[in-house]
Amino acid sequence: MDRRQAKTRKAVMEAFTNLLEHKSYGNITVQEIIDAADIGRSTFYAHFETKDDLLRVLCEEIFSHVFSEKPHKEKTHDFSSGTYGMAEKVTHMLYQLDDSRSYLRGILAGESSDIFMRYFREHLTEIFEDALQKKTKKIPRDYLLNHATQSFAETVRWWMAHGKYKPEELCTFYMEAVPFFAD
Amino acid sequence: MDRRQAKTRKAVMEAFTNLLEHKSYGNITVQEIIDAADIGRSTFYAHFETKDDLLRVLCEEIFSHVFSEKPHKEKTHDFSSGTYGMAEKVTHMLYQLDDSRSYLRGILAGESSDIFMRYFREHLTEIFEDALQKKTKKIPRDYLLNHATQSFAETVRWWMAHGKYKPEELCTFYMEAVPFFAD
DNA sequence: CTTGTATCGAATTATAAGTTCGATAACTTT
DNA sequence: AAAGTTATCGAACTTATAATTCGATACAAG
Repeated sequence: MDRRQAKTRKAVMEAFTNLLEHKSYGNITVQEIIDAADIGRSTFYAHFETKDDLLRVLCEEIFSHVFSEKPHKEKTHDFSSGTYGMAEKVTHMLYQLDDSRSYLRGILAGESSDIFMRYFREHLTEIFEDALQKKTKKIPRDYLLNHATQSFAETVRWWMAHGKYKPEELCTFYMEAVPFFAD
Repeated sequence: MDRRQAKTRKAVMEAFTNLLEHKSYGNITVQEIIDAADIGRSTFYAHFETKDDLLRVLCEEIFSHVFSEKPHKEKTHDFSSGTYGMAEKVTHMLYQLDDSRSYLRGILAGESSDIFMRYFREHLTEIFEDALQKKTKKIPRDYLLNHATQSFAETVRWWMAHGKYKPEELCTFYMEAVPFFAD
């Protein structure tokens, strides 16, 4: 890839995530991103179709870490054993999300958290489909899957807005609140 | 109240809810509301500070029904006994929400459902605070309250978007999924 | 060196929100 | 019924921001 393109792209992403640390997505204008990245207006639009497109790209970047299989260096867990239960998977995702904490707060604050949450849940649905109990007594599987993914996404939002807990703690909260996973 | 004001207000609310049956809140312009209500532009702004203010007013109207104490005429339950458990309260709310189904779909579809959901959860929090179990083993009460309200709001959103279930059925799903209420 | 591609940025277009104000019509009070 | 008050109308205006255009310039790669 052209060095210039890479440079521009990096500048935009850095400017964007920096801005997200101080204000919410909806209150950031394209002009601010352009100024912070120190690039020309048309250059921005040569890289990203719209402002929402930029957010989508950032989300995908975050997700590529969050849903990556390669183990993150957790302090208290050893995941090199090979078989992951749901608790381990959840903890892994939470560790990855913690790394993006500084700008996730800005994405999840206020109105436009919906954009992130929608993408997030799309990805989560794939993962959670297999993990849910096969037999659900009185509840449609459809409803339960929606409930489990939505609750996890909301757990993350709550975590980002509130005092700091460790990923392992959050995992416990979530697994207690949504006890519908197969062993 | 001045007949003219009442007329205008009614026209706006009807135009707005009608539009919400066909498209989502974010895609409705003030101009469309004005045209549909057949009123002057400045008249709209004499009644509502902003477009979001109009949505807020509509939400408050819906909530005043949903959270009303007066029993709705449910088909299968007799609520005249006096003591309501959580299941009864939940079913009652679901019946009231069902009445607003036609335009709730438009409010809850797409991006800006957040505005409704935020108001909704504020009201729900008050109600759910008392109903939750006093002792929660491993989970902060704060997290659990957030989980319970969010899950209820999300249950309603899911309901509005999916095939029709009866309020009693939805209540069962919710109580199964979030079993943290005191008896 | 030459050719293609990226960048710059000022000017422009598009869209929608919200404001202003004078004229007119509908209510209210005396 | 006349006088006074308030609501409505609506066109024109302001403001805000997103997104497009395009010619000039700078950089990269064969």
